[in-house]
Amino acid sequence: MRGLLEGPVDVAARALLGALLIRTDAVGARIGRIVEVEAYAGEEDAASHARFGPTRRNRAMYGPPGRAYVYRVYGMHHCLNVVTGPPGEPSAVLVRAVEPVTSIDAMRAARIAAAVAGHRGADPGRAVAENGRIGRLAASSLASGPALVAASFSVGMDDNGADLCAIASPLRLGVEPTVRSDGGTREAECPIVAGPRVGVAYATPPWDAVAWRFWLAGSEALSRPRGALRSGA
DNA sequence: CTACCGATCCCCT
DNA sequence: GGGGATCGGTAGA
Repeated sequence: MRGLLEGPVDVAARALLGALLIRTDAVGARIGRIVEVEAYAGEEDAASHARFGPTRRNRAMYGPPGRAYVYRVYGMHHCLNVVTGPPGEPSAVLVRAVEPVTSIDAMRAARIAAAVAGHRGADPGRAVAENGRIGRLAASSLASGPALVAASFSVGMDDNGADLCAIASPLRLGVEPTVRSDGGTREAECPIVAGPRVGVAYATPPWDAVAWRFWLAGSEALSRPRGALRSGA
């Protein structure tokens, strides 16, 4: 897996589709399948957090490939990236959506915990409300967005810089068998589709429109379109 | 179905 | 002091 992450970031992003995201902690072991990602290149990418050079926040992006780059967004959510490229080159892949595979209940519990923690003040009714709302969600919707992936897998700033390719890591990547029991391949049933990245209107051309968002066609766990464009899915 | 809005806070140019 | 690699609720067509 780490070898696949050393090359160009768009190639690494495609390689991460279908890979497993694995969390092992007290809440419960969880496994999901990555179905949607976005590639962010180096300092030349006007949409990347590295566009102004190294800062405190983006430090992990400059590290070796296979590490996690976690950041907080909008004051309340977290997003998980997989660092790619050689050390010193700040490219990364944002994990935008994951299809739950095992331990759906643990993912729900993590979602509820994140939702409650994200709100100010102790409100007893909040936990009850979130429990009911999230309990009703379809499994395919639990991690269908970058902040939802982080919440479902209990990803926080503690995971920033963690090695996602170490077998002993509590948060890591895995590879799913590509050959099914009937002899077919998963690639054959899930072609990759490319489209523009989401939420990067602040970037200057051509970086605001480059088709570096990749997803597995037909997946039910893809992120929901907000306001604008959606194609091919 | 689409569109807008508020929440919330750390980071930075 | 401005704004964001988001989400969920609400209003209206």
